[in-house]
Amino acid sequence: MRQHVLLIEDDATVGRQVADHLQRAGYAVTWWTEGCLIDPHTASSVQLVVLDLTLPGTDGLDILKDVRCFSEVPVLVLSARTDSSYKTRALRLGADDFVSKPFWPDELLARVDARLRRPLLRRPGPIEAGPLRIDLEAAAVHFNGEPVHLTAVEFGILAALAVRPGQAVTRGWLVDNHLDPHRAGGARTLDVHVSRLRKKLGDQGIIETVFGIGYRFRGSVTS
Amino acid sequence: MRQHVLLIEDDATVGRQVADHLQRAGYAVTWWTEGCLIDPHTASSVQLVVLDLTLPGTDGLDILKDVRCFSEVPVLVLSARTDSSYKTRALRLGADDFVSKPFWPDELLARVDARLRRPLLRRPGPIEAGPLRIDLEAAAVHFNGEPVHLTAVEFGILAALAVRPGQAVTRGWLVDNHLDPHRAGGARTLDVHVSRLRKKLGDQGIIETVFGIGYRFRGSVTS
DNA sequence: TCAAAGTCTTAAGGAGGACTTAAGGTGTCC
DNA sequence: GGACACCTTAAGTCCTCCTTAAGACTTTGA
Repeated sequence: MRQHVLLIEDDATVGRQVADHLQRAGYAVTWWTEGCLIDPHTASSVQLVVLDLTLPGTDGLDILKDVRCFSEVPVLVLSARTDSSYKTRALRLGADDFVSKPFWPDELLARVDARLRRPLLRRPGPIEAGPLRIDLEAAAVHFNGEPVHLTAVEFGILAALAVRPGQAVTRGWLVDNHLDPHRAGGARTLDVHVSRLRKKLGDQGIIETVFGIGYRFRGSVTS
Repeated sequence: MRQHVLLIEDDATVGRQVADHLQRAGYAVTWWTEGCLIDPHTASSVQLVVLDLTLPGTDGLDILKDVRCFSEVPVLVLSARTDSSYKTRALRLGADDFVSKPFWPDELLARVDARLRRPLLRRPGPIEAGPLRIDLEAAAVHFNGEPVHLTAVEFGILAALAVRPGQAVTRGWLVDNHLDPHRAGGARTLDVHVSRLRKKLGDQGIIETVFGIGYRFRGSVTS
């Protein structure tokens, strides 16, 4: 039976991205674009809730408080607010995890995976592949011990590839998930980002081209 | 009792390919070349629907939305559109799976199989046969642990043979399903691809010639 | 064994996908 | 408002790989 995640997120872009990511990872996803209280039936039919706290109208904390009256379903909280008072309130009210926006979709996925105890897509901790070390949480990359400065998009693309070592990731998916969705010429833009990424990483064939498909991260990943 | 799949696909080439694949795998296939709403009787008489979203005239999403009013039949959605907004909409409207075009016919088959035969959780894993490992999802092949670089067509042909170990696959079918349909001299082209494939795989008789018929994958497939 | 049909191999051509560089534009920080 | 960083676009070049062609080789059936 496929595990079911309820996503409550009003922002279309973020919601789309998260839903897509979870879906691809094999979860069934129900996406509510408005904040409203979770009924007991829904709560018992999903295995996890991803809840954005900064919803218009309903306060996310109210939803959280309410659902805790009758359900123990794990709730992973998203918030643009980074102040720890808000965070601790959420955790005290029964949230199981807290992710600040902006976040890497893969980081969220890793946390969902961890919470549901599935075989992890990646192990916790930095990813290491040869001279490369990628720390998803810190959004930092080191190459031969030296810190490498990557832009947000570059890091996102690299991370997306690195958490799926040996697997081809399509150009279309990368464009959808890591480039501006409101622009048109995404395919060429992706070329440029990959090109720069390779140059910064010494161009040792770490990112392979899969002709006609996309790219693949090469190198054995040792947690 | 043979399981019945309803295929809604306007593109003749793709439709033929998919229908053929499913039929060979033992499914009864009904193929609609036009998008129109699915009546309750039809919905209840098939075990799965493969629905192309990019139909002329009727919007595939409307068909999906409509059928969900009265039926829980699994719907596997095909689309040439790779933008995830469309995809997410489809999934929210009740699609059970989503495959982007272009796709490997065998991948589609694997997903249909997964949904109808195997009680989930087990995603189609890599095919292993002796020193050879073929990962359909990752579009990757390893030989004696070493990654082997195959082109898209080569990979498609190998996969088509490998998922039918010991079974002769006709040249005509391979040409129809894995070569450019707009070209003429397909038979000779197939020769070339098979030749290259053998060379890359060490030419250990993995791909046998069945004279006058086609080719056969040799080796016991585990997993 | 011989002829005919089928298959294998190598090399070359061309179409389309991918890479690189440079420049434009947008947003952010001070 | 100005400087800066960064994403995107454009354009030209490079390169991969599907296809075709041609000839050698293998199998089949008489």
